Amino acid sequence: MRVLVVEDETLLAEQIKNHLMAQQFSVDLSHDGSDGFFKISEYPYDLAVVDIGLPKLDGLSLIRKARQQEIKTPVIVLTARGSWQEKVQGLDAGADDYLTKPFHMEELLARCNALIRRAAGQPDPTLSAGPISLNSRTQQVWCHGEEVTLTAYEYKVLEYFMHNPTKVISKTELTEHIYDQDFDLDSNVIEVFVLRLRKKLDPDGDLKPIETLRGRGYRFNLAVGA
Amino acid sequence: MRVLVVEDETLLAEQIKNHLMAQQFSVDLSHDGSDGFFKISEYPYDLAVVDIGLPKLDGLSLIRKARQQEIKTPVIVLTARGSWQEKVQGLDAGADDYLTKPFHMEELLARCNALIRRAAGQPDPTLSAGPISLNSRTQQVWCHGEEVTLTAYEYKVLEYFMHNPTKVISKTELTEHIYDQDFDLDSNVIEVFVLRLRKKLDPDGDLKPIETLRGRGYRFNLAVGA
DNA sequence: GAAATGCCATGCGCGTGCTGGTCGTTGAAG
DNA sequence: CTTCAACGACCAGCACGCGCATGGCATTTC
Repeated sequence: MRVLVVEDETLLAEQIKNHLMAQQFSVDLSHDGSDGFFKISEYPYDLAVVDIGLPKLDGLSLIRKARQQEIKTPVIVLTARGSWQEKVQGLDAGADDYLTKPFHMEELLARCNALIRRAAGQPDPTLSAGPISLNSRTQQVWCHGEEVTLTAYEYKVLEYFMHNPTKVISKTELTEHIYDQDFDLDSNVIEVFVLRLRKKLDPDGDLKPIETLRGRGYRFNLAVGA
Repeated sequence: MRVLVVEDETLLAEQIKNHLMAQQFSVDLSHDGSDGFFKISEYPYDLAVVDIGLPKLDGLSLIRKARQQEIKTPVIVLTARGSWQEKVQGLDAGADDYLTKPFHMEELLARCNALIRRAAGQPDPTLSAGPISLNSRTQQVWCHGEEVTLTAYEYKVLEYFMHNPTKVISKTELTEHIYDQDFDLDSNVIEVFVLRLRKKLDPDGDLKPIETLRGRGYRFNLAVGA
């Protein structure tokens, strides 16, 4: 799956790129509208993420021009918060979905996946790993057949772990994934959530699904299947 | 399933066509009203999507003429944003549903499927979940056998819940499906409607059909059957 | 004009996420 | 092998924000 990201704020662009790549997408970046338009007409991307406020050629015009050329790549536009005109204009221009800034990375990933799924079939939303299973549609989690109630953040952390089994995940990576752009890096929140997760999922302490790697991060060690 | 799309903006028409075809529909396009009328009287389509603003013969007249000739093909009309009267006129003329532009493709697909399902001979389109049952044709709702009168928006919310049982539904998602396009994201309307629904459906508070998931949204937890 | 409906503003209570702290463990240096 | 520093586990209290609840206003409907 190949994704084009057209965003002039390089910091945000890099962040988006990293997260999409973590989900096994190949990502191309473009920092202004005319370059973005060139790229989107050049290659049949599976998806494009386009900011509205862009130098040289604004996002709306980019999309309009692309649609005029019968480029059917699904597009998500990023709009400023509160101005609903932008969303409407975006959809009018031919975008498939929108997201208002600032957004949670998670939200962007969810919408990307939704759009890509729309083109293909629908996968089974339940993951299981050992005695733990997770349904991303209902956001329910079971352990040994019993439902475990997690809070919003606990759930996010677990979902990220189960989507990246056996991978070493730094606390920074988790933080960036879970929070929107402005977050505090020197805090032990992640440790607390991991602690609570371990307690809820493995109260006896004999399963040890989440391993600690000192100075590096965590690793979810159970084999995950559909 | 064969669908006729009557839309003069070729870009939009192509987009609709692509999405419908992705859902295994056969799609015919028509770019003006008189051609559309010719086609709809010629072949027994399972569904027609008709723009109101059309050259040669406008959408309303198209539908009226078709209905006069006892053509019963279900019709969804596409109206311009904000022009309030158009919806009413459309339904008056004999359309079965409407959608204001611009819209999410998903929404159009959902409504197409709903209309086709309805026409496909569900003589009694009622959903039931526990003691709650809902008739989507008459828009009546019963609880414990007694009819409950809901307002328009209360009904929409309940219907969406019952069409997506056990799924976590964020307030944003609800808002997007319930309002046409012009909505305010920072408002507590959804909370108010959910509150009223709960009061009407479950005054004693022992059923708890709608669960709150803090920071995530709501979940309708009753098993829904036909 | 009265009743109903949708929407907004406000206050309140509680759960959740975050903080600061101590204790335990690990690994590297002497 | 011992010592020590650094990192993470764990705890518990706090406070902020979310969602609930209510009353009131505006607009629509009969």
